Amino acid sequence: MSTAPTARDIARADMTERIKTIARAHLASDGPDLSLRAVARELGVVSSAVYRYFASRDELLTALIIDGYDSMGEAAERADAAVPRRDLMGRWMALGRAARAWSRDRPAEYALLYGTPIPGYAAPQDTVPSAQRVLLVAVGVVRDGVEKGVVPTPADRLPKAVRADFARVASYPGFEGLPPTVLGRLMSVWAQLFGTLSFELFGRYTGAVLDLDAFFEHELRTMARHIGLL
Amino acid sequence: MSTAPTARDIARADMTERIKTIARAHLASDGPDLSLRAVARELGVVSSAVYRYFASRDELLTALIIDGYDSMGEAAERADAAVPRRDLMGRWMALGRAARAWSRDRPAEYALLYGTPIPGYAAPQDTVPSAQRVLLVAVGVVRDGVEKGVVPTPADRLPKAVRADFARVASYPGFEGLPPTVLGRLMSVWAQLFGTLSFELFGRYTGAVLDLDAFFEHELRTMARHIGLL
DNA sequence: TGTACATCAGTGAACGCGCGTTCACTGATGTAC
DNA sequence: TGTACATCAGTGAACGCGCGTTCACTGATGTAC
Repeated sequence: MSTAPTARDIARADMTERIKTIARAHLASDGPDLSLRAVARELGVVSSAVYRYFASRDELLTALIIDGYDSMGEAAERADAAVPRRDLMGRWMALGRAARAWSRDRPAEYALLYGTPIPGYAAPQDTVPSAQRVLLVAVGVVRDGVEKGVVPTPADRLPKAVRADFARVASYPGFEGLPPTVLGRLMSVWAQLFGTLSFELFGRYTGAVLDLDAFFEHELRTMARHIGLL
Repeated sequence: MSTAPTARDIARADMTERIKTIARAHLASDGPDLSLRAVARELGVVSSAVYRYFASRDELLTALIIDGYDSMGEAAERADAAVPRRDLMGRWMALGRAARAWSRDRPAEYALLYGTPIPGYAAPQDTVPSAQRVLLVAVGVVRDGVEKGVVPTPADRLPKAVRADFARVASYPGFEGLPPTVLGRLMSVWAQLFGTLSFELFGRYTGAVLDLDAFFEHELRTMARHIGLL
């Protein structure tokens, strides 16, 4: 079964990539209402040809979404891996900066992942693992901190229902061993991180924050302090 | 000039409202790509008739956006006003809850205001005052706290550029007198608030947080603690 | 190694829709004398 | 109070576009014997 790829296989993989690349460019210029016909036009191919590669517009969107999550996740993973394991604060800052850099480089893809959901489109289950990758990098940093005794387990008073939710999440693969209060703080900070990114990318800081780089660094430190990394 | 409104004036105001109401319903069911023709159809009127009331689709969108900001702002103002002035924590919680309730009642409008910007549409300057209303409610609470000596001015170390930005914002009308470090904390918390709302409304907590009400209350308290209201 | 058949990529036409905006028009409402 | 004229709401047709998806087809590539 695993024979060498034929010329057709190679051409197919190549074409699939080209479709996605052009589609990404169209997301950037025309917004989230991706047009298959426009993609085909730019590919120099008749619109029905695209159906050899994606069964529908939604399937193409799903591929773009999964790619997007994986790409951001990988960027964060690489940033984290480049810092010595024990430098937890350095790892947190690196992953935050990576997430921001990735998003600023591809605002349209960021919007696809973290902005308004596309009406009538429901992301299938297979996007979930990719979507979790960035978060799992942060979980890794925090968990290392807890294990090494650097990150304290705060005595936050959690309402029963909230504690139960946190405890359940802390039993999911990749989250094991995170104390509920620590996980809770990470979740707060996570909303803050993407809230800040959305505010920046969607233009909510225009006129208020001029030095966005410095501001984001400051926000990242604030978040680190809240999780106990600083 | 300010004579009694004629029958025509009344009909015009009524029709304008009806257009906006139907448009809001369409935002909810079909997403942010509002169709003038669909609105006209539902109004039982030929599509060109809408142009008597709005010069273009963008102008209608702008009206919806301004209305949305005003509506959310007013909800927050009223919630705040219903709590005794000196109960700062109560006021904060009330405004947070009001923002969430408003958003959950009209997720499509929330997305219009805080989600992915519409491609090709640039919000004109006259949306700004309305957009600021919710935030100004929070600023009011925090400033009262500072004036009464209840909210401490933290000694956060701010990078020069960041401090300069905060100081400038603190000179804008409505923000006067907020110490830069306090404003900075409010801005952090603000991103967290809308990050949380977006996560909830855009479905990012599904499978993780079951009791969203309890979770949000907990988040609001976390934020209050960070601003020094608790 | 050569041939016959199956697989697959891409074509081109069509189906059945949708859209925003303009324009000349009719008929009703409002205003000035 | 009554009439003449101006304003405005809504019509209907048209312009010039766009879209996703299906289907029968040609011609090239791959596979089994």
